[in-house]
Amino acid sequence: MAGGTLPGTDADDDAESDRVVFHVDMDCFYASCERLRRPELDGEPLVVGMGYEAGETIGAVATASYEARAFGVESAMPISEALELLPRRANADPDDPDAPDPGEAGRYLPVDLDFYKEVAGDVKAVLRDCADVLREVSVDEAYLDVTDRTAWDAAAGESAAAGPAEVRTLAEGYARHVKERIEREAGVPASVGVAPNMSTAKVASDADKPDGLVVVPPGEVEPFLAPLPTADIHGVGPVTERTLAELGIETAGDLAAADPDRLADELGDRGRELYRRARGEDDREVTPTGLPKSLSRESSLSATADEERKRETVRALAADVARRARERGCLYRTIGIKAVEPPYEVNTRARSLPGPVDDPDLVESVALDLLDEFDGDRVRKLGVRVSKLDFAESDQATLGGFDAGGGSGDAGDEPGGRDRGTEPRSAATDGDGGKLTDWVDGEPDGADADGETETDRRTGDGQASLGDWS
DNA sequence: TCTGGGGTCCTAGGACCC
DNA sequence: TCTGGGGTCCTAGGACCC
Repeated sequence: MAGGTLPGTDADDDAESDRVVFHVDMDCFYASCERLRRPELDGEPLVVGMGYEAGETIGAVATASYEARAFGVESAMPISEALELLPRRANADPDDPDAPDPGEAGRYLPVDLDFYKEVAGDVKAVLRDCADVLREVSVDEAYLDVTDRTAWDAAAGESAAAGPAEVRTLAEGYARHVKERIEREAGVPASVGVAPNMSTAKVASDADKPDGLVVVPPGEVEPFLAPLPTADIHGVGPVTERTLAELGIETAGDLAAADPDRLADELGDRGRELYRRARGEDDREVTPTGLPKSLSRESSLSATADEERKRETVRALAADVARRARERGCLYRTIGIKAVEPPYEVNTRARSLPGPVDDPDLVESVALDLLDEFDGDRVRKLGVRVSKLDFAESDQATLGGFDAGGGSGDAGDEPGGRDRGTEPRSAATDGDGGKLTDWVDGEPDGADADGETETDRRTGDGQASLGDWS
């Protein structure tokens, strides 16, 4: 049909459109997890944030419950701002008639990713059981191909007299079943979108959050998408939204009616892709989650030009990235850093090695070497990344003859400490073996009923087994 | 909106090879 | 030796996603 410009390959079939794809999107997942273990938080405004340390203003909202959103708290908002918006029990003066009703007081909790992964494991078990193919996109989101488990046919007892839009399909019934199983077996709510392809299912799951179930049968894809703002299309961010607006394109319907060549002129291949998505054309298969392409870690600092502070941070980040790579049994061939200078200039540098390695010392020395370029510059954030990953064989071909500058032979190895020191790499001149204080400090549990400065552990150490959650 | 952390994919220019 | 073009790899940056 419509023999588009794409070499129809062999997928001209209408069978394509008979696929049934679910997009499952957990509702404010981190907050839901916290409520699972603290039922008393039910119904309260709740903010889960990361990177926040008492006294620091660095940090952002990871998830806000819907009650907190009602106060204007949004995801990615700086913690400090969110805390101001949120009435807090601790701050409420009981004698002040204007004080927030204690019943409406908000809570702030730090991210506890390990716990969320446990809950996600329960969700995943249900999904795996319900799908032919499962693709996990993140800890709280997945696509399911369920074509072989259900169909677009009307459910028994449905009469066509109700009009096509009203007829309940088998697919809808199955989606309801999946949704209820998640709630029952994992204890957290999800929204589900049902459509003949991935991009439409994604939009559908977003269309009626929280606790939503939106079904878009094959014939109704375009009319469903048409009235939505372009930003609702997966892949349209702030920049593209603005570009489109300048072209007079405000809705998915506008986008679907635009000239694809014009879009390609403005946006390159992405323009054509977005055009297709706006028309509900998406023949990507749901493929299982693959192995990661890179591993990284970064952390913010209050802008500093202090060399030792910067190097210390990079050393800690490098050690952590290398440890994670080893845990997952992967080699890497490229080592890179990121240095963000105020106000927000992102710089990346990377260096590729002759072959894949697993060599924490090398990660550190290359990272520090790359950092040298920013000598004297103030930075507000630093990151370390390994890429060109190779999971084939954890057998290492540590190449000799690769220099890189600083040795730093000892490094205050911390967890696991299995430093395979085999390499002759020169022991070094590094002077003080630094300790990695960066993410392990955190005071002994300031918690209390108020839950505010609960510096439990953050993404800490022992998380093996996050294996599959990419 | 003065931006946290962990990712993905795409593009463009340069080096290098044939 | 200044002139063609194609292919691949590498690096850096940008946009986007959750």
